[in-house]
Amino acid sequence: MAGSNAPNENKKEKEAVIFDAACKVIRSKGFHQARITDIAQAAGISYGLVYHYFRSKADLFEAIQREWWQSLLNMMDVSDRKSISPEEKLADVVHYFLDVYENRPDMVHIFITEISRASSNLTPENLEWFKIFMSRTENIMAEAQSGRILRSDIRARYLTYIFLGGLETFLSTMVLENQPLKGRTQKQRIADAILEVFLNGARPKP
Amino acid sequence: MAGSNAPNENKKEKEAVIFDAACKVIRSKGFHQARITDIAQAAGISYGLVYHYFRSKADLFEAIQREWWQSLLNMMDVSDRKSISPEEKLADVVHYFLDVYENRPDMVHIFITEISRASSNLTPENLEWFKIFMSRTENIMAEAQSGRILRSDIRARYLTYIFLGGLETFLSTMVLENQPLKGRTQKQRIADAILEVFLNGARPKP
Amino acid sequence: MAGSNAPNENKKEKEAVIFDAACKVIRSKGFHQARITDIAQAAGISYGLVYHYFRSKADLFEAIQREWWQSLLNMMDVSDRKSISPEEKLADVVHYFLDVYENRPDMVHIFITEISRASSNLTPENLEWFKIFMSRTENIMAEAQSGRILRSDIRARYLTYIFLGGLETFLSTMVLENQPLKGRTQKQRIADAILEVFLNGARPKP
Amino acid sequence: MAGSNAPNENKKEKEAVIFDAACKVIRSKGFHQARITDIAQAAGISYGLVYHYFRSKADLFEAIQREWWQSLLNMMDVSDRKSISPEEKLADVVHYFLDVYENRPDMVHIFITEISRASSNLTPENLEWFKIFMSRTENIMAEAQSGRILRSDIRARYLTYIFLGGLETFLSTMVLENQPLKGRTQKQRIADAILEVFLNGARPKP
DNA sequence: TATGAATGAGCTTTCATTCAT
DNA sequence: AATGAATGAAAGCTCATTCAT
Repeated sequence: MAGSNAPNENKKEKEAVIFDAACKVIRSKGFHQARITDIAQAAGISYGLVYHYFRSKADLFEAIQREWWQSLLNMMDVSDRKSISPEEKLADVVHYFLDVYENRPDMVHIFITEISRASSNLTPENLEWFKIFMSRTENIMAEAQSGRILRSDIRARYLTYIFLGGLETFLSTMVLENQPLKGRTQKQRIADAILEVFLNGARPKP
Repeated sequence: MAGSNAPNENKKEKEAVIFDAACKVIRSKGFHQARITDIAQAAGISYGLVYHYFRSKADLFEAIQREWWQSLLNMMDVSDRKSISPEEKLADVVHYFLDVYENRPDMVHIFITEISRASSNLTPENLEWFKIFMSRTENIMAEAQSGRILRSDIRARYLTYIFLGGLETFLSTMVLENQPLKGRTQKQRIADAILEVFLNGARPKP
Repeated sequence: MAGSNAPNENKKEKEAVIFDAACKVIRSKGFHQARITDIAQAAGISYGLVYHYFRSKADLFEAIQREWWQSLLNMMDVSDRKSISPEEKLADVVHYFLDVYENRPDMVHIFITEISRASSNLTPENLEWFKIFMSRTENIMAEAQSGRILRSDIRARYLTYIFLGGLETFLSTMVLENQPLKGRTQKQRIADAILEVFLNGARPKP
Repeated sequence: MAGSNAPNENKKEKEAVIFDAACKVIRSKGFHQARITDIAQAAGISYGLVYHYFRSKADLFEAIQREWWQSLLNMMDVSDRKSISPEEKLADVVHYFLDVYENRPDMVHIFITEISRASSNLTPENLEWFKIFMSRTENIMAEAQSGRILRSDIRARYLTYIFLGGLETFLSTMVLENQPLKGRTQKQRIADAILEVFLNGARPKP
């Protein structure tokens, strides 16, 4: 066994260092304002070295986006495979976002400010991920409508907007005000508020 | 008769032309990527002239933000003075956003992508406006809680997030997918969906 | 008689207003930093009007230089025609500069900072005036050497430099420190110091 | 052996190349007219590189001024430490200027046209250097007055003006007419003329 | 005469990217 | 792997000058 210093492993590690530094800088300055110099400085390396690991600044940003979407959709795959109820699937989504916010707040910040909104960053690839995520959430809504858990006189797509909107605005405000998530209890309370209001609000009329 | 060509009026008109051109360009490229050249071209003037009407690019962007916030808060003033119920006040907010989206979609787009989210654009002045808007919406929520229209076991601030979040995500998606608002009916349906789910979802338990 | 408002007189007056305003602005910012807008503002007119009276910014500056040199050389003509002694001619030069400094300090300032030194302003025409002035002063020196008033073992040209240098540095310091000339007595004292040191220092050995 | 190509040395060398190129360009066009492009071209590098070594155009100009004043005041320190007579100290000043003119005529040119006169370039720092230089020269004059070498009925400050004025006008004319200093003899002759006329002219009456 | 809107060349500065070492 | 010197395209802003009114 080559040990933890195998060349390939080193490479991955350094790549991760640059990746994290990039997230940190992009979070505070926005993608277009983040300079390679800033990222290199944050990573503690020379700026020339960034180009050994990433083809270009755009490439680095694409890697961040890809990482975000793959991780999110992977969670939805797992959630699907557990073949749980629609309510639990929605709860999984909410908890996933809150967990990532707790562990990698930069990623959520970038998603909120640079990926989910800024249309100037909308590469065709990114838009594709976006649509997939929306349509998978819409599927959960449709499933819930079939099971009479959610009212059917509002389009599944509209319900999707309302649900993700509440979640996003919560995150957005925490992100903009730099609020840390204080422990399990607060996370649970927020998750409950979002889920309860939505499920309650969209419950079919008896 | 002074006619419609009084010099001052001309000046205001040209300023508006540049303002609108700037909105259009900022909408499609984002603020930092919008070049003065683009704006001038969109306005059909030479770029030097932009500086006749606006001190700098930042000044132009500030003017757009100021216009947005003043118009929004003005609507809330009017809504307040009508001394209507909290539900009607929330309906006013929803309809205001949908109306602006119908008439000046660029403004809503910029609000969604550049003002409400991008923290790198957060001037202290802008943050101030933001807080005022949030706190005025929170007041409506508190008022509704007092009147037993909304449940009181969720903080007024959380209710604010959930409400504005749904609205924003609707707009955001329409904005990102360039969906036009097709007439009064669709606008009403969307408004109803947002309001009903929210009011229903946050109604006090009997 | 048309009175003081004859059109031509008006034109001359306005021209003089612009001229003086230009001197004031050029004095404080230097020629290249002086903007037409500044000059127009100082003159209390619109900037477009400057171009009715002067072909261009360079033209305006040339007018100022011409005015300076013509006035100076005119004084030397008068001094020559009085057929006075070389000492008196040198005294005339010193007093002329001090008088102009008292009445039109801007002109002296511009001469010191923009005309006599800055080689980047040296138009061929300006250089011509300069040489004429130098050579006429040199003539006075030569005349004084012939009359055994000044020593002959130092070239007349060198004496010219030393003489004008002392005068210029006096003016330069007053100009840079914005010292006003306080009355006849101070003017006389300065003139005496310059003249005495020079004449004494350059007196032939007995 | 590290050799002459140690990285730090290279850096200093390149910085010096840019510095000299800047002097050359500023000399011929004046500071405000000197473009970064000109300087880069004169230095044989791309203009982007200028910003690698100097923060800005103003920074580059400040470096030139600092170099000038530090070198000049350093000479005066050395001259003081030799504890020589006031006459010799004045001679040191004159020879210093003539030496620099011989070896680095650009520096003298810039001093004459851009530093010593142009009030639009007068940064507070520059003004401070200026005052120090003036007051140290004045000290020499006062010392000479105490020792009965110079007359005391003219203020030491006035004597300073007259002395530096002669020197400056010499240099100024050589500079403006691009006269090269032709060897030791001419330098000595000029120095003698300046010193002799001044010391003679300002000698106390017997 | 008088105004100031309009133009665009020209300049400084930034920064992604390349490449020699 | 790693550095940072070097390049130059690109963008913001200024301001002399023109011209319609």
